Amino acid sequence: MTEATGSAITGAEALVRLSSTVDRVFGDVSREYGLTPQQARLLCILSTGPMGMGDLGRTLNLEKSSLTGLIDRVERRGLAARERDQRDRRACRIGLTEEGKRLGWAVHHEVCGQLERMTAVLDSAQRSALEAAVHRLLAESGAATS
Amino acid sequence: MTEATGSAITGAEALVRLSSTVDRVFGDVSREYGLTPQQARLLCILSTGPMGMGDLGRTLNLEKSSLTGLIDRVERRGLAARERDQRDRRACRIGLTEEGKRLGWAVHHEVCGQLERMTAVLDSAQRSALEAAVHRLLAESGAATS
DNA sequence: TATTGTTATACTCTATAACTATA
DNA sequence: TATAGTTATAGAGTATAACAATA
Repeated sequence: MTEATGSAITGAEALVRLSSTVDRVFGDVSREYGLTPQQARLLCILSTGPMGMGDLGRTLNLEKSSLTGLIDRVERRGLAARERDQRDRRACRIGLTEEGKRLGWAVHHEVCGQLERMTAVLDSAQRSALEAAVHRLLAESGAATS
Repeated sequence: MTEATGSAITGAEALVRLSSTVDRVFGDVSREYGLTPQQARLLCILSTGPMGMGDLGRTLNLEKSSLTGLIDRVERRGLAARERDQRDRRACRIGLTEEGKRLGWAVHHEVCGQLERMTAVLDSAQRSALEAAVHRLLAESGAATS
């Protein structure tokens, strides 16, 4: 996503670079807490409450078998637990354990803290412009809730 | 990174969501071209010319052994090639083959195209504000060249 | 029959530690 | 000794296809 001329990069390229930066922060923080980025992402999403596999797969953009494996691993580590849905006994809901909640909250807090410190270089007009633009983008692109 | 109340999200959360969206676009486009996201990322970075393993590892934020494996796989697929550095014969430089250049360019072009179309929902003031904020962020955070 | 989730299988991605070759 | 890169190993992440259980 670099470009050769040395002149200004496009808006799209800027978004890609920004995304790399965020991914790096998220990855580093996850590691600090002994989690892989995927596991941390899962915990952050489940922080707001239990979810079914279907929603979770759509949110994480994962095939169902990939999600099965991810849940297996966090469950084995005592961070989440499957619970059978009583109305539809094929389905299940995934909820966090106390330790899972603690870690999910900690990662979220630390990631947001680091990113807020990054955005501190923006003046308040720039920051609101960024937030407004992102809101607009997410609203229009049917962004998933994560 | 969801939030429960339905009210406005913070700037940091906006960045995280934006990053997820970009990652999804990048991943989907990579797949279209038969590449993994990591391979596509590598090809995009090498599009501007050959690089040494050291720089590449720092840019991709990978341990050297992880990079060895990634290069092995793209080399096996005929997309890149190692070339021994004549001045320091321990080192090598990685360059793209014609097919690698073609794919790297194609992914870059398609990703940027999709992102530009997404940002088309913004009016021009919002778009410039977003770009200005992102530029400012990248400038201050010592962003890597990818 | 259709849907939810798991199992089987095969790769890819990643890190740590030990190693080789060159400087 | 120090550095650039590889090899060995182990585990995590992912997808496809086939399957089981429930609807």
